[in-house]
Amino acid sequence: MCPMTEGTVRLDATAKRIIELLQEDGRISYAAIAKAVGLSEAAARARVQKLLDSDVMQVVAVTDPTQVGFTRQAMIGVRTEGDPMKVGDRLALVREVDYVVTTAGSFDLLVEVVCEDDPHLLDVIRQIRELEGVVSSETFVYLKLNKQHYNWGTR
Amino acid sequence: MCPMTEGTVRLDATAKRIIELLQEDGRISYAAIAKAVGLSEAAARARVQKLLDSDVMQVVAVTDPTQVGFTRQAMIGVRTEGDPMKVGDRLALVREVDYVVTTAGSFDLLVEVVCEDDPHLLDVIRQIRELEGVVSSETFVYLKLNKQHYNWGTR
DNA sequence: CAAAGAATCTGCGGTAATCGCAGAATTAAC
DNA sequence: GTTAATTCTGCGATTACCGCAGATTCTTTG
Repeated sequence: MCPMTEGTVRLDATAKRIIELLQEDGRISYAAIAKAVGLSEAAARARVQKLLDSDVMQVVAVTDPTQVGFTRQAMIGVRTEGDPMKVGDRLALVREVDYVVTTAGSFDLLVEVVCEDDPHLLDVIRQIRELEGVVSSETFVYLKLNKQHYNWGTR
Repeated sequence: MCPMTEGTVRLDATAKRIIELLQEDGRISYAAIAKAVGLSEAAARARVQKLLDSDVMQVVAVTDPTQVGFTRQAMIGVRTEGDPMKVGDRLALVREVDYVVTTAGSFDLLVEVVCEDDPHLLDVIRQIRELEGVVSSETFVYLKLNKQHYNWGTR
């Protein structure tokens, strides 16, 4: 439900290099990883598995939702009363919500939603505003996705 | 530089199912995909390759940046004058920027940045505000990542 | 410091997946 | 209806994956 939030794991240089390789190509073979980092194939495989098991990293397909039938995306800024984390965790349970962060600033939470069309988005917004602890919200409908990348390890 | 923005490709049910499988596990074997969608291994492999080549989908490792040495993340709302797309495309060139969307609402652009620390973030904000066409900006520093997922194909 | 314990690594054999290609089948274009 | 283009199947040859046994390194503890 909510991956990668618990205690920070210690990552050595090899682990970071492995992550970088998989950020460039999530389907690279274990053998290629092993050669690149100077380990045996079995060791490389074990390290990848450990990174996955500990939720430090996940390897997934990422798409532009508009190309897969979800034509309405939006970011919703939410102001809360009480504990923002609590509201955030509840928002995380909403199916259409794919991204929730607690922030400092004029919003307490930023929530990204993926919807099929405008009525669907409207319904999700209603759903969010009815949540206990939500004071107000502001919606930013996506017009164009200009950039999306995941390889900040490799710069 | 800027993937998945051009003309929408036609996706049939099989392509969608393949995407769903890879959203759950980016390292699933071609053989397993083939069995799941009822194609030969070679055909499944060709279709995955096509989806990757056409930038409909990318398979990548995704991490919580805070665990990999980038402790300061933020969303920056940007107001522009002139063509927001133009500014958005220029923002996409900034190294620390991993996500840019053009939006409707009180911001014209939403920009996510990944930084190593506060001074680094400060520098990136300065950099953004100096860009031609940027009128003002508002920064939302991330305190906690509550949810992050990529499998809206599978609901 | 020494010894026990835990974690991590290497090497390897059996199995399974990947790759590339030739030809068949299907779909699209005219 | 014919041509062209795309997509699929089948199948060797190659390569990668998996699990494990034993060696090595790192950590803990008396």
